[in-house]
Amino acid sequence: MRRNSFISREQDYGLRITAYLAGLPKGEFICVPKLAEKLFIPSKFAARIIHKLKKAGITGSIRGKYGGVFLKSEPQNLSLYDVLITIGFKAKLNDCLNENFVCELTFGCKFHSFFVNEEKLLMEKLQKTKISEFILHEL
Amino acid sequence: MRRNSFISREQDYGLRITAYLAGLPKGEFICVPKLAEKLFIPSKFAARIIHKLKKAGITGSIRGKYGGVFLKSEPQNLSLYDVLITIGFKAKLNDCLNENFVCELTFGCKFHSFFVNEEKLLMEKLQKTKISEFILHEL
DNA sequence: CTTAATTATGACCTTATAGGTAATTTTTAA
DNA sequence: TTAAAAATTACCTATAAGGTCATAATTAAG
Repeated sequence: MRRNSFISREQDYGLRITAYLAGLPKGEFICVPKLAEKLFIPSKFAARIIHKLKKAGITGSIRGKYGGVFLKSEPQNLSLYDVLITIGFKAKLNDCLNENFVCELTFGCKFHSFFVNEEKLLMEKLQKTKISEFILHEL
Repeated sequence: MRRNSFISREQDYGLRITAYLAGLPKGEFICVPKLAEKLFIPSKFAARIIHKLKKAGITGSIRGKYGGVFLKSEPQNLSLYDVLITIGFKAKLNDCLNENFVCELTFGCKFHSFFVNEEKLLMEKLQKTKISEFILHEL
């Protein structure tokens, strides 16, 4: 199913995963298939997301049998923005905010600066907001 | 070219069009091909957008030869939100804000309310901001 | 009354990408 | 040696964005 939202399913899953891992007791870890099941994420898809988080140093892993993954960053220092960017977040409020965009409206389009401002507000909020505020605990 | 932004090209064009029409002297109108050229919008695409705006009562038109289109709403009462919605704006910050979305995370996901709040802030801003602030004048 | 220019309207086309799957390799505990 | 896990890469597919095309209806002007 193809959806249309500012953050993608994959990025949302990235948030879920980090929020869940942040709730594990220090030193504990969990294998990806279990994690995926608990968070209702297709297992292989979860593996790919975890891999991106690992490359960014957000999660760590223990390989081999009885291995698993855990959160490496401190939840109170890990922002939503950090996670989203790691999972490829590039969405802009308007296409004219993209770097390669060339606007033909030479005669004073004021929409651009409006969207620049709104986007800035949103990004600052995503940076200020930390995963520690969203820890997922099982029942 | 497929892009990824919160508002689509079509919706951005809708904003351009209303902002331009808002700058025409009272009583004047312009034909779609000319309008499209001035705003760098493919002519047929512009026609379709104009049609949507007309159905919503935002623009009016004069049919037949030497006809054209004009803004019917008062620019200071016409919000960005009004225009965007007319051009099919449905984007959500996160898919979990969509009506038909069923969240499997029964154990207290706090991301939902975070995105609800941010989206509300953004929508309120779009409603408060009027086309009159963005009038496009030619050089 | 014919022509040309315009709006009105709906069907259609193309391409990028989100979202997910599959397969294989490497690692390690038991 | 085996089983279960992470690592990695290639591949598949449905769909929406972005745009085109075709045709009908309308109207001013010669």
